[in-house]
Amino acid sequence: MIDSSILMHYGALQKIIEKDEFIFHEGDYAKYYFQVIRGKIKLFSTSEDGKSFTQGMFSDGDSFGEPPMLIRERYPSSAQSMNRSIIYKLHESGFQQMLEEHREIEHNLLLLMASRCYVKSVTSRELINQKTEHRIMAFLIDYKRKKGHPSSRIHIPFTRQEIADFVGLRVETVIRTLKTMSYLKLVHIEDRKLYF
Amino acid sequence: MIDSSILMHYGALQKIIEKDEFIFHEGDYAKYYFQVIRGKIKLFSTSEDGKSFTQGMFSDGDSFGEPPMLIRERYPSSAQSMNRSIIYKLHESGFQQMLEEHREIEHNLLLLMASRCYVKSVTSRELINQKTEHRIMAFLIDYKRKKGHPSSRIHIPFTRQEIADFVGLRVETVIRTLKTMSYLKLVHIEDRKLYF
DNA sequence: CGGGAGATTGATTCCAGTCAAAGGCGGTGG
DNA sequence: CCACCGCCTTTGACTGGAATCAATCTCCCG
Repeated sequence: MIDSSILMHYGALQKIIEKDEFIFHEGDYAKYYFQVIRGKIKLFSTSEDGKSFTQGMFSDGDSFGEPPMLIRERYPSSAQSMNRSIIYKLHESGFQQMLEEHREIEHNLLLLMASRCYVKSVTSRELINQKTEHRIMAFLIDYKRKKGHPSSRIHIPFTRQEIADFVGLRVETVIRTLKTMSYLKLVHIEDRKLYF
Repeated sequence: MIDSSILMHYGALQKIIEKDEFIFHEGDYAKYYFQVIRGKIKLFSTSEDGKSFTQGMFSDGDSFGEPPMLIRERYPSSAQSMNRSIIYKLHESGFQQMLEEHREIEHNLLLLMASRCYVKSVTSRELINQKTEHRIMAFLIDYKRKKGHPSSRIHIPFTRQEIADFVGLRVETVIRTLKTMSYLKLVHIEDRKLYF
C-alpha cells in the first residue's frame, strides 16, 4: 500500500465506484494505478463462451492492475466493484515520476510483483494438476491465510458461484464437492453457510 | 538479462549443469539468483499423483526463480536442465547489494516481474476457460511469438509429452487434438514433426 | 540389427459439465 | 404481518470429453 499523501502529491484522485460498476475492461490499455481506499474489487477474465474466471479480489489498501500498466499492455481482465467503493486513481505518468523519486516505493512494488508471481505459480499448479476437492481446499486455505486466522474456524463469505469462478468449476460441482468435504469433516456447513 | 561483468562483480559463479540435473527442488528455500548463459532449463511443479506441470522454459540470457528469492519463500517448482547448460549463480546477499547499487537493474527487474505476472494471468485464463484445442493453440502462438517468427511456419521442437505438460493435458489427448487440428489446417504435421 | 523413446490407436471409465426443476432464505411493499 | 420475488442453493438425470489402460508402431541411434 502506498501512502495516500504521496499518491495525492503525484496527482492521484479519489473516486467513488458504485456497486457493480466497472473500473476497466478486458482489452483496455492500462493507463492508471489503482489503490482501494475502502471497498472490494474483483478482477476477472471472461472466455468467449461467457464463463468468467476470477483472477483476484482486492480490498482496503490493496492495489490492482499494476502489471499491465508497468509494461504498457492491455488488461487481461476486467475490474468490477463488488459494492460501493472508494479508490485512488493515479495516471501512469505521475506514477512513473513517483517511482523515480521514491526508491523505497519502487522496491516495495518489486516485492509485491514478485509475490504476485509466486502466488500465481502456486495457483496454476493447483488448478491444473489437482482434483476438484484439492482446488477448493487450496482456495479455502488461501483465503484463511490471507485473512490471518491461521487456525480457528472461520466463515467463508463467498457464494458457491463465487467459489466456482475462483477455482474454475461449475456451481453444481462446487456444491457437490463441498458436501462430500463436509462428510469428511474437511469443512463445516450449517444453514448453507460454509465454515473452514 | 543482467550484464555478466556486473554479476561477477557481486560474486556470481559460473556453473555447468549436466543434462537432467536439478538446480533446485520444489520446497527448497530460494537463496540464489540464476541466469542462463547457454542451455535450456525447465521449471515444473509436480502434484501428489506424480503428474508434472511445466511452469516455464528458460534459455540463453533468461533468469529464473527470482520471485521466491525476492520474497524469501520456498520454490513452488523444480528446475531441471534439459541439456548440458551453463548458468550464473549469485547468492541472495550479493544480489540484494547489486539491486541497491544499480537502480536500473532493479527497475528492469520490476518490469520483468510485471511481465511475468501479466503472462501468468493470460495463461491461467487460457488454462481454465478454454477448450482443449484452444489451450494447445495458445501454447503454439506463445512459443512462436517468443521465438520472434510472427508469421512464417516454424517447427515446434517439443515432444507431445512436453506439450501436454505445458498445457495440463495427457499425451494421448494432445496427439488426438493435434491430429484434428491438422485436418483443420491449423497446424501441419509431417513425419510426426509438428509445424505451426 | 536390436533396443528404446516417442507416437499412435482403440476401448473403456469416470467425473465434471449441462440441463431442468425445486427448494429455501431474505427483503420489500402492500 | 404476510405474500411475493429474486437470488442463491440443492438435487437428479444425462452427456460428453478427457483420462486411463493396454497394445502397437515407427523412427532413430548405436
